[in-house]
Amino acid sequence: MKEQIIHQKISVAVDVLIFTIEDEKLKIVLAKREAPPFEGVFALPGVSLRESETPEEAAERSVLERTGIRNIFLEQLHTFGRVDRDPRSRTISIAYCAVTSYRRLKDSGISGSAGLYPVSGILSGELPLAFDHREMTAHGREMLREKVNSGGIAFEFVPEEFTLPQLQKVYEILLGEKLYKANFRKMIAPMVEETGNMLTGQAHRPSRLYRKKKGETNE
Amino acid sequence: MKEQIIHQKISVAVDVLIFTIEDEKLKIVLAKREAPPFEGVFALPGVSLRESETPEEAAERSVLERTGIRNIFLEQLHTFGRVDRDPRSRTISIAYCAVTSYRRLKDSGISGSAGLYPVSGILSGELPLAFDHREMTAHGREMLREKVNSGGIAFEFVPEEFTLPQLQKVYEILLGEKLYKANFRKMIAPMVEETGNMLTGQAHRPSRLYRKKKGETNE
DNA sequence: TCAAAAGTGTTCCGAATACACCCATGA
DNA sequence: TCATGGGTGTATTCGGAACACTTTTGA
Repeated sequence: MKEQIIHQKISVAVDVLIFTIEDEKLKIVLAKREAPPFEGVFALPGVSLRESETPEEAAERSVLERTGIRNIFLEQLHTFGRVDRDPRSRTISIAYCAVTSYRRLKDSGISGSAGLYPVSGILSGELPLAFDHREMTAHGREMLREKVNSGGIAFEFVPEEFTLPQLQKVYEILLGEKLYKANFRKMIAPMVEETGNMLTGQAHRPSRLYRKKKGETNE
Repeated sequence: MKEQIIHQKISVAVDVLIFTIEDEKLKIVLAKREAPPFEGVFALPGVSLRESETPEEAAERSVLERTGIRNIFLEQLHTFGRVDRDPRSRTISIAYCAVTSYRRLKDSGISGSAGLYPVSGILSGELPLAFDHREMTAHGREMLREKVNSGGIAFEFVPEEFTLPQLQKVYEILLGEKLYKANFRKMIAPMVEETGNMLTGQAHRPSRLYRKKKGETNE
């Protein structure tokens, strides 16, 4: 009852939104395109899906190429398939969200042409992107917001050891609102444990360092 | 810096989980495969993505073919891309969730070979499915559970006009737990409005009929 | 000694939980 | 008239919102 498996002329791409927080702003990794279409326009890191790899592996490869980072937090976002999204040929793109701490991104070193750009500028249209990458960014932004509370995605933005004020900042940036210190701490308490270390060198009382308590899902 | 756009030998399929509730059980539409691979095994309704259509349009087409239903509630679930998921050739599948009331499904008439089967039997392994369709079903089931509370997916399971006890049953089936009548009604009240009609003919007090109040997102 | 930010205890309020009861129908 | 499930008011509990306060450092 089904059509024959005639070979489709559809290409499959994998694009990755690599989120991080720098300078108290949510940013993503972009690279300027060096060839048409959209030559000179910023675009998300992406690769063409190989026959021998899964979409997730392709996403890892894309992250590795651009940032040198392995074992990054990665989650499938959505598959985008507008017919005219790529002017060259019919191409669908499986988009992934990745998250890393700014420290790790800086240590690995972003490869040459790539850089970090604020998400707000992309969504406002101030910084135009190639293809439907702005739409992808909007979806990714939304996914982060949803996952802050359920599932501790916030931990992916901070290093192994972090202070509670740092973590609270992450929540505030992702949610877009100021939180009450005392309440935030009560909420986060069951998910973290002290490392015993302190973060000194600030012009005020030092803060304790924590790590993510593993084993339990939240709540 | 990027590889040429050599043509990939990757096929793109679109599979749909058509959920409904019959006989107080969550069920989905399956059809027995009539050709290898997995000949004689049940599988989700699916189509091959055409060059000229979006994945969503393909999903709509798939639903229409199998059930005759148009304008069904449809949401992209996940893209599955295990390298060996299809023994014939490298194929990725964009999976969609659809939901409809049993009444509508019955009225449209499921086409010949297709039928309704309980999700529980699939997840338990009692009813084996072709390809990775069991994994898809598990994902879809999870998505429903998540969307019951945020975003009123429950309304998609009932007809235009429904009683609150009916709607409560949907919640209970999706969540897998019994709810308190009075509390459920308080929770649901801002989302519904009375139609003025009553459902009679039951061996007890008739229940009022409601419709989904539109305009507002939940909460 | 003072500014600045870390860190904590306590009150307040509203929403979810739980319970108790009344109502309308068919048989 | 009674069993059955529809429908509603009220007490209780729990968690988040909000506030007030103490602590510890560098300058």
